[in-house]
Amino acid sequence: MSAEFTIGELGRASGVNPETIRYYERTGLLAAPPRSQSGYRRYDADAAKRLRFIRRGRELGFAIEEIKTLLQLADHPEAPCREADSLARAHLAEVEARIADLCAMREVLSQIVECQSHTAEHCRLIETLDQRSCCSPLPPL
Amino acid sequence: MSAEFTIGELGRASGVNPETIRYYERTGLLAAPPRSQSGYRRYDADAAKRLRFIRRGRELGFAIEEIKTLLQLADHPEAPCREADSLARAHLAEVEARIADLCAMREVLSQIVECQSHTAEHCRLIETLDQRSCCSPLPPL
DNA sequence: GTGAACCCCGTAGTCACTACAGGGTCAAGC
DNA sequence: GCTTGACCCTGTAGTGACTACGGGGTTCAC
Repeated sequence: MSAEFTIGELGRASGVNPETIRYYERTGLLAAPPRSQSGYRRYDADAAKRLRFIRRGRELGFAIEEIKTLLQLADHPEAPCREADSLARAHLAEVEARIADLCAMREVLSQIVECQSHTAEHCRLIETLDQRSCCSPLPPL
Repeated sequence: MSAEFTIGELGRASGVNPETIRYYERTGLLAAPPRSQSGYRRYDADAAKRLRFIRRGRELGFAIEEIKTLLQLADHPEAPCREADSLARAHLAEVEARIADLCAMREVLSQIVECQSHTAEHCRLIETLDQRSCCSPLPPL
């Protein structure tokens, strides 16, 4: 009934490379699929959907463990979505802080790029980065 | 004359943990400092400044190798403008691409965060991730 | 003079992949 | 029916940027 894919076909269909799919299986993010007689993995449309969900989550910067949580939430639609919401909220705050920092960096870099001088003007780069320790809500690395 | 720090003091002063400082030294990002008689690293204010620069750069998502380049750029304000300019220009383009990526993420995330539902059934996070290929201008992982 | 807090070095672990070695399978073309 | 090449398998090791740990030496306040 439902179409079957090899790992390579699944990879092309979902934009995830086969090595990564096997890695997701090893780490328990994606269930081990049934195998063909010769031991090849055989995926169905549901696995493809799940994998696209994972990929999208990773693109948005969620960690593997966070995606596991999200998948559990998606699997239990009767549960409250508070947890999913707070994950997204925390992540949004992080993304916004990063954008703010990068915008500051862009400003400095574009000043440097526009700089006509042949001398110490470039020092602004190091000075600015050095001074801008003020308002960073970023977690320590 | 100029104050001296141990690696731990430098760490506290710059927000970088001592293990990371030693790692930066191993990888050539931070010069090996002079040592005390007993072999302890002794840093000066300039090293602290440099390390804060590195930390900010990392927070902004630059790779170690990129930061090496940025440090060279900052260290040689007298270098021919042509060369320095193109380095800065390349980094600016990179920063702008990164900003664009993060802005796309922010948009999706902030839509998700407005979720009003009390159950995962209608939770936008899960819906959005499920609807895969909608609006992603993001590069493949 | 002793105990805690620091420092040294080297190695191994983390995360999320990615690559590689050394083999087996499958389908198409000759 | 045989070869060729693209695919699949497993297991292990490498990547980047740290972080932790083990086993030892040093410093300093009490």
